Formats: sequence, structure tokens, C-alpha cells
Amino acid sequence: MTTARSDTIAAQISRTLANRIIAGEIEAGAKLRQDHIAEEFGASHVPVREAFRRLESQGLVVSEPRRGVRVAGFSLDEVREVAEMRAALEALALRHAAPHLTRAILDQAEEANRTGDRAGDVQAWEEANRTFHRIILTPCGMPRLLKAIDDLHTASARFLFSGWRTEWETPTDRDHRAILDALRAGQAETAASVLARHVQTIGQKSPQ
Amino acid sequence: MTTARSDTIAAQISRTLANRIIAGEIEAGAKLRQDHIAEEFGASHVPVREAFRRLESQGLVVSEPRRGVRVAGFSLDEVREVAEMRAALEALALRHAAPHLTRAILDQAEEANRTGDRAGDVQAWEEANRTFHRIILTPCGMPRLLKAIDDLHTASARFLFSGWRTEWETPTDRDHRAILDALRAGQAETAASVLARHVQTIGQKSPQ
DNA sequence: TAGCGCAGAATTATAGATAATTTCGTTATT
DNA sequence: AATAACGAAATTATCTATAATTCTGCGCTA
Repeated sequence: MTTARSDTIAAQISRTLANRIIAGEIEAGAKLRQDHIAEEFGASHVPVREAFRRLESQGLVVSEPRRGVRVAGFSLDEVREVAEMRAALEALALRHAAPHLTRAILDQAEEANRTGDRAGDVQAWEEANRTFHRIILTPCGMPRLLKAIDDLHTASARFLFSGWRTEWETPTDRDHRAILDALRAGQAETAASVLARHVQTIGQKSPQ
Repeated sequence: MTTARSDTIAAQISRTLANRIIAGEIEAGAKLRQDHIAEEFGASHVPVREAFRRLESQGLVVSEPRRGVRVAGFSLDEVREVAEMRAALEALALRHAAPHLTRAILDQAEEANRTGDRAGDVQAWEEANRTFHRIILTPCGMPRLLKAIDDLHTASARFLFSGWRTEWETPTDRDHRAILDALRAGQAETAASVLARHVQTIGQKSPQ
């Protein structure tokens, strides 16, 4: 949403396209033509190509040399894969973050959780959910890990917005509270396994 | 090594630079100037910029808007981070690969292990080691996970070639055999935890 | 002497033009 | 009627040129 105007054009295009793909405005498998996109953004195709590379590294598009890029598909298998990766990596991050979590941070997380619970639409809920996870994981101080988790989150969001999953609020809220309780009690290992199980539930609902 | 001539120039440049960074020919923190590199490769700077993006997604360089790219540093912390991520993700991959592992695949892996044991230099050893891991993990059939592991492997190789670690063969060989034994016995969970521990040892030796 | 600011140089980012490759529709052949 | 081959149109990849930004060294001031 907040497309910082100071960034490079390539970064702006990348963000805009990412949002569209996540929101489902561009369907999976659709070809992205650099000239058309360049024209739409009033830019040349060079920054568009750079934007494509960024999207590729996030796993939102796939690129074949000389044959263009297309929006990455997401079968149920791929959704499960992302969920499993998230579970493994977020658990790892939480184990390392736990020693650095202060009372204030946990309160922040609880606030984010409440915000999510009050959210009216999926976008707002997803925003709050991501904030919650970020707050409790960032203190691990492992930038590469956090970047990887963030990209996986994005992929998950795509799945969420696709409407495959309608009932999200309740179990999430309960899991989040359980995680916070365990962390407050100093039981990092418990918190990590609840988190892992929690994340995996995303991949367990089939499209209906 | 095998720079396929049919690929795009950007891909070739990316591969060559990646090899140099891994081999330590370009030191951490060094600035990469697009014009200079373009001149060296007899190309314009456009494909060079694309190559930079690929390297960035592999974590080999870091890029700041309008300030160029520089070779990613690797402190001991970063090495540990990569090792922990590898441990988590390779264990996950192995759990999913285990049901699909055949006798033939395990024999292949054992052969790769023997090759590594006979290797004279670090490059050959690393090559065999990567092959071993790839053979037992690929059957998991999770492309995104495998790509992530591969990039982490590359980062590890960089550490290895930097000479921080001189004594690598013996414990690796033993661990690899233990993993194969567990897999042959159908004990996937045991194999996964040995693998996780094995990978983490990479980050445990300090620079001397 | 230390710090500030201002050219000039170097470098990154984008635009516009060109070459190379793929895609797709049409025609010819069996 | 189905298929193979050809050619035009579309598209990707690259090059050259230009604009915008950052870096650097030097002189000036306090």
C-alpha cells in the first residue's frame, strides 16, 4: 500500500505487481509482458525486468529464459510446502528470539493479536497476523532467516486472499494466545512447537 | 564451471561472479561496479544489473538503492545463521524424501560419499558433499524448499573455501554413513536429526 | 587544524533503439 | 483432414545514450 515515492522505479513496480498477485488480481499462470507493464507504468522495460527478478526471488513469478515470466501457480502441494517451510523456519526463529523477548514486546504482540481479532476483512486480518509474527520473531536478530520467513508469509497471504480459506479468525486467535502464554512462562520450546503446528494448519484446509 | 553457452548473458555473468565470490576471489564487502564488470565481460551494464539481482536473491551480494552492490559479508554470526537454517530445512526435506528413497538412490548417495572421502582438494570434496545431500533430499519433491537449501549450500561453500575450516573430512564421512544407515533401517526421524546435527557442526568451528 | 561546503568525477538508474528469439497464423503438401 | 513448413508479428534480451544521484578531493572558513 505505502509505495514510498523515494524508491527506485523498479522497486515501485515490483511492489505494485506483488500486491496484485497476492490479491489475486492477476491469475496464476498468466504471462507478464514487459512492454505492456512498462507502458502502464509510464516507464521503460528495463526497470520492469528488474522488478521481475525481485518477484522471482520472492517466488511470485517464474521465469524461463527468452520465454518470459508468468505468475507462479499454487497448487495445494505448493501451499503445503510453503506452510511446512514456514513452520520449520518460524520455530527456529522463535527459539532464538525467545531470550530477547521483553514484557513490552509481548504486550505489543498481544495488541496486534487483538487488532486481528477485531478485523473486519481479510486484508486487515492478514496485516495484523503478519505484524504479530514479526513482533515475536524479529528479536532473533537473524536477517537472512527473517527475510526468508517474510517471503513465505507473502506466499501464504496469496493463498489466503484466494478465498480458499474462509474461517480463519478463531483458531488463530487461540493459538496466538497460547504462544504468548508459553513465552511469558519462559517455555520457549513449547511456544515454538505451538507456533509450528499453528502455521501448518494453513496448509491443511483444502479448496472447497 | 560449466558455463552453458546457450544461456543468457545475464545468467553467465551471474554464474561467473557467484563462483568468484564463493571461491573468495572477491573479498567480502568489496564493491561491484557495473560498468567495470560489463567491460570485463564485453557486455553492457544492463545484463550485469540483472546478474546482480540474481546474486542478491542468493544472498551473495547486498544492494542498496543508488549506492551499488557489495559482496555480502559473512561474520561468524551469519555463518551460524546459515547453518541453522540449513539444519531446519534439510531435516524437513529429508522427512518428506524418506518415503520415496529407494535402494538404488541410497547406493548412489553412498557412492557420492565415497567420492568425497577420496577427494584431494576442498573443491572436489565440496562438490561430492553437495551431491550427497542433493541425492537424498531431491526425492522430497518440494522445489521451493530445494531451491532454498541450494542457496544456503552455496553460502556454506563460501565459508568452507575461505579456509576457516581445514579439517572437514572425517566427521562428515561418519555422519553421512550414520544417515544412510538410519534411512536403510527405515528410521527417517533418526536420520533427520543426525542430518540436522551434522549440518550445524559447520557453524561451530571458529576462525583460527 | 578541524569541519563545512562546493565543484568535478564517478557511478547508478532509466530511456530509447536494435538484434535475436519465440509465437502464431497461414499455406502447402500428403 | 491432418500435419509440416514458412513467414510475419510479437516479445525478450541487449546495446548505446542520457539523466539523476552519490562519491571525492580541494579550498575555504572559523
